[in-house]
Amino acid sequence: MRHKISTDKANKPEHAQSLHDRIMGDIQSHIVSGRWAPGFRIPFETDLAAQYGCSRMTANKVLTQLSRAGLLERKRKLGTFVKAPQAQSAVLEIHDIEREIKALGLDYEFQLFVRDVHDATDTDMSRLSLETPGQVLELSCIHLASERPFCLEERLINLKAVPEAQNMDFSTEPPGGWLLKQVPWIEAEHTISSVPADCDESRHLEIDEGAPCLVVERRTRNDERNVTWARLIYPGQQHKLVAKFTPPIS
Amino acid sequence: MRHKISTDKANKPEHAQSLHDRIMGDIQSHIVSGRWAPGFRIPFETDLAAQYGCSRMTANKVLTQLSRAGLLERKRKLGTFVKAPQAQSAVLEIHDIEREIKALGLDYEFQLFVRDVHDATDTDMSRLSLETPGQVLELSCIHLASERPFCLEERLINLKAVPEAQNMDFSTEPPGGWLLKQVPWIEAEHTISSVPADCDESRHLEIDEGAPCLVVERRTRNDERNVTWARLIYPGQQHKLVAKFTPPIS
DNA sequence: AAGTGGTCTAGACCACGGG
DNA sequence: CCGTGGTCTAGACCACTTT
Repeated sequence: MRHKISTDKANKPEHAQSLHDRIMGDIQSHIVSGRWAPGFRIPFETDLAAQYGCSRMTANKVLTQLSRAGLLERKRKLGTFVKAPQAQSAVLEIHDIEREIKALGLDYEFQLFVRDVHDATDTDMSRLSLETPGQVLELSCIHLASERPFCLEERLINLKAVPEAQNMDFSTEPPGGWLLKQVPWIEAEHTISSVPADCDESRHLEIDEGAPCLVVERRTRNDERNVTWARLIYPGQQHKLVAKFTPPIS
Repeated sequence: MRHKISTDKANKPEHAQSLHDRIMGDIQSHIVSGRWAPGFRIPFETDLAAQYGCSRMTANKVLTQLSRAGLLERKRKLGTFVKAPQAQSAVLEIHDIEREIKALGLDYEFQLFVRDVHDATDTDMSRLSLETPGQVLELSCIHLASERPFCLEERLINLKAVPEAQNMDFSTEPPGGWLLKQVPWIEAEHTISSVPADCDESRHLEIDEGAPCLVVERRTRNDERNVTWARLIYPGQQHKLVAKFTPPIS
């Protein structure tokens, strides 16, 4: 805060990262971890500047970048707010199947087959990329579009990461949407392949056994914690995944 | 460049966009259009500042953001360079099939079946999203990994967008890699589905007719021009698409 | 009217790397 | 060494929106 000429800025030529990066990282961490939920009003530029002992410009650069990146939304006179999660992130978004179906003008319904809490098996641990044992919630359900099968879902939820899930019965609310609300910002890895429907799958999806299905497997991480694993099976020829791809700009 | 207090900066309260955005847009446009090819050394901060009549800070902010976005690479003392295209853009990248196969430790080879220049048919125009007629180059080839079929490719190239393609015979170089070099920065739309192999496909891919295949259809645009359409057919159970997904940060 | 973000400046100092 | 990027500042003025 002092005026200077020949001064104190770079007194730490050590491995310290820049102030910019520190502020940026702190804010991201607050958002990604959920401590600052969507809609939360984060500190004003001036407050951040005071808090970190930097000029307003430095805080402003961070907030500007984060708002261009879509994490924040800024409104004059009101402040800066955590933005809603990756809505339609234009990439290979986390499908909100309910919204997807409704966007097609169809009725949405879903049915839960399996809901079971148990200690993670080896398979569960590998699917969730867990290193230490723990309890998981296993779910199996089907999504229906106007009473026709749309997508079969198998899911594992790491109860260590999302303990609240244990109290949900998911008989009326599908797990995908609920999880998005609980854990807004995430990192995901999708694996897409094409397989023939097995006996169970063909029955549930009302297609022939052996018919091509699109399988999306997804691992989800939040703040370095594995949250959930899902396997979504779509009747192959009825469903297409669309992914857009633009140079990273603003 | 004048010193001021009570001054000329905001003399254009008009709808003019900010200087920052203008510089940013200009640079992006140079890169996306290919006028500044990968590796090109763009003007120094100080030169840009002089050219646009702004302070070095303003130019710096633009270059910093573009380098965080991955479009530019900056090296002290050397300058700022246009970065190589979206290498492994971690999303659903433009697959460079040759590199993909070599990364698996397999030999890469490819065979061209069809090479034909003709006026765009209705199908061609719809695949390329063309509005006006024109000539297209149609290709059909197969990619082999250690002499085993890996992926079947059908492709259309809009000769109005890439006239140089007419002189290429693509008997030794696959079109995908060549196009990436010609048209580095692009916008793409992928559609992924799962279909049963038809007669031709099963023969070329050496799988059973009706076996599930992963089909990736891609439309590619550059600078608002439709460049190419491709349909890649993978034997479904042998191939998986992986897409990562991180919150947009730096 | 007051408070917030939006933009810009003219400098300053440092770190790094090629010559 | 010296030129480049990397970071930061203390202020300035504007535009917008709520009160």
